[in-house]
Amino acid sequence: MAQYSAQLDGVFVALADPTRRWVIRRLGHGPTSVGDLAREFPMTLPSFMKHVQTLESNGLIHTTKSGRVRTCVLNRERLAVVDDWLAEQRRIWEERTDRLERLVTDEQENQQ
Amino acid sequence: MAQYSAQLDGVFVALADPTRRWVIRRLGHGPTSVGDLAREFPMTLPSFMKHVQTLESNGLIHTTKSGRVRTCVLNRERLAVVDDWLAEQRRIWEERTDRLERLVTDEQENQQ
DNA sequence: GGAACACTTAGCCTTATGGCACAGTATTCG
DNA sequence: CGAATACTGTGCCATAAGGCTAAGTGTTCC
Repeated sequence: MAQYSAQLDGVFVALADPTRRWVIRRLGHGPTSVGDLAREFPMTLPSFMKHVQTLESNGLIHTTKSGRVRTCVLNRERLAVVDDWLAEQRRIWEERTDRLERLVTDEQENQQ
Repeated sequence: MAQYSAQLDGVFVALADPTRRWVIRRLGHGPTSVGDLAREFPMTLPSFMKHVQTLESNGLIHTTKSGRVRTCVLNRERLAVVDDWLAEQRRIWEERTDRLERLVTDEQENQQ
């Protein structure tokens, strides 16, 4: 659970920044070099690189360097942890809803 | 888009903290008072209140005060923005996959 | 009324975050 | 070889985040 939570934490922290979400969106269209990505954002390259590093260290993207160009690729699978978390939430809600429904049913039976 | 992004930003920022995610999970089981929630976390009440406020200001929970007790309720609908964002990502990926498939198909046709 | 309770407000502190400029390294091109 | 390119590394800065203590405020209970 602690480990799971740590993974989740990194992914959510990575997604908390609009620049980084935009990079993920952008990479959804296909692999792109750091330079090409950076040109779309109003910030310097070193600043942008920090975001790239955050995304990579949290497993949301993968990068490779060929010559002097570093190319970023989206790691789609990683976003599954968000899906899983949402699914778990829903499971909890539904359990509760079921309990409440049973409660109502039991009360009705008691009234008969 | 800017407005949408701002909403999204708040929700992801709120979810980036493990304490806050835990509160959401906890509230999935039903409404709970601030005090009852706080007792489950290794931090002081004022510190914990900040998290409650963050969650409320970003629309993830709703609170009401009755007497001296403030009760927190989960706002399930709010998490839909995360769902929507994930769905949009998938849409982008699928568009790309479709394009790649067409490309392969066209090449095969050209070879004939 | 007074004590206990459940927050709430205020102010402080430390660390993390996100930005910058500037200098350096490694490739590529003419 | 030398210039341009594409990062990369370093160090600095301002603000925000997340924690604390201490001192309120308003309710409830005896």
